[in-house]
Amino acid sequence: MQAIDGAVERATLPGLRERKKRRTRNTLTRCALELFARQGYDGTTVDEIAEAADVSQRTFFRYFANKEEVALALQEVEEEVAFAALAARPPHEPPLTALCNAAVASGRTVGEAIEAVVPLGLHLSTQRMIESTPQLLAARLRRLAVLEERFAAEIARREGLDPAADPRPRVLVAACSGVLRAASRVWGEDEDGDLDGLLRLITTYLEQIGPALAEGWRAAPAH
Amino acid sequence: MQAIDGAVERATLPGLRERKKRRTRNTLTRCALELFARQGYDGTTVDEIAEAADVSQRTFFRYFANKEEVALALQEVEEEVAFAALAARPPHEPPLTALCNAAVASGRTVGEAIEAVVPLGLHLSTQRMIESTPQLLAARLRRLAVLEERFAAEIARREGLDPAADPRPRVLVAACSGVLRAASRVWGEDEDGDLDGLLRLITTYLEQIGPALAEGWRAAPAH
DNA sequence: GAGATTATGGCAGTGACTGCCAGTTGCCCA
DNA sequence: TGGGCAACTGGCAGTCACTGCCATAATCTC
Repeated sequence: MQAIDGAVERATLPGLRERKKRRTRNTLTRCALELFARQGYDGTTVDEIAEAADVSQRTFFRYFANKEEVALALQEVEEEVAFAALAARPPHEPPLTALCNAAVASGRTVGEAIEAVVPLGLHLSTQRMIESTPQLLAARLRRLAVLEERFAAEIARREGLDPAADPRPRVLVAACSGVLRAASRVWGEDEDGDLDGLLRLITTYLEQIGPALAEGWRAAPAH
Repeated sequence: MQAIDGAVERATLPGLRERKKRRTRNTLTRCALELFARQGYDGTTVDEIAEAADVSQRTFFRYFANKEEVALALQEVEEEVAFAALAARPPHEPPLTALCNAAVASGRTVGEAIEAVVPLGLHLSTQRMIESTPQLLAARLRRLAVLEERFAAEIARREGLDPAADPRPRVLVAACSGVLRAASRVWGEDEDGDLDGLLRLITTYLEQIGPALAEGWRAAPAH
């Protein structure tokens, strides 16, 4: 019996309990993001989310430590995809090259992981909401800081360095992440949904790191 | 009478009301930081802070929008000092140079501005608390993001650039601020109070930005 | 010194979040 | 296949951050 079921479903390794939990979590996420989009983050109570997902408030807090966390649930997915993309770069690539390629690669694959939970349009409006809600922006920046450390550690590992002694991995990651954030914020302001546009913007921004450190900007304009 | 008082006190331009407000605010800050240091951030309620400062809880929230804000009150002072230091750099200095010099200069002057409110030792322990309390770290990172934008705008102004069109100011500031944060975190972990040590660490870290972007780390070690 | 401003205190109310206990459900093994 | 075990859930009471409202008291202005 189990063998047959396992053949039909993809990776039914986790039991019923596990699947149910994942389903509840996704339902909570979807309900929360829809409510946030419709009536704002502060205008939505946890009770409403729980009711929409047909669970008790107490259960909501067993899935998410706080209200912020459900708003950032998909950002966590993005982070994992991005880190996996870096880990997958061949070891011979220099650090900066590996980071750039990982950024482009994860930008192309992250879509379907998101779509498994909510439509992409809803995710985009959530990102705008995060950027404009102080509490959420703060929580997001902290997550990114943690992610940066993971990236720096991975870079150090690739290059065989001691991450505590050599500041270059952190320095490089800090510079790149700052650039990525600047690019994605500029992109998120006006355009809507043009993924290739974002990737192009990121690439041109990354190319500006070198010139930005040089002296005499006025003599040698950006482009 | 007022003329005599004014001669004794430095800049008594603001009236009694204004001075009283500043004093209440400083008292609240000092009481809060002392309580935080003694019993932790989460272990301290707003009521306790208000009682220690001898005001009502309602009044506390008229001085600080939330509990985080009082914990970060001195960080705000630091931010203003740092920005003023950049604004004071002569216009002929190239951007990166101006940023480095501003960092060093503000590091040397920020001490007394802090001492006017709480002893430096208390401020140091507060910084460690911020770094280790997720909620506070998040709020701090958001403040820094706002500050970065101000820095980028100022750099763009100095160089006569359109900050919306040219990404270099943001890129440069993002890189430097990432480096500063990494340096001050490393410094805050072990040492205690050696300000010159911090300034030296920051300088060496800033010098690593160039090498970090280069290829072939393994061939050309950090130092 | 009277009247306009502004700061303060107290209070009731909302909403996020937690600990606790009881009831239910999926899991595993004899 | 049934029964014991562990994990999941609901409900409730309680704490704490934070807000709106109104009355009172302190400054300021003329």
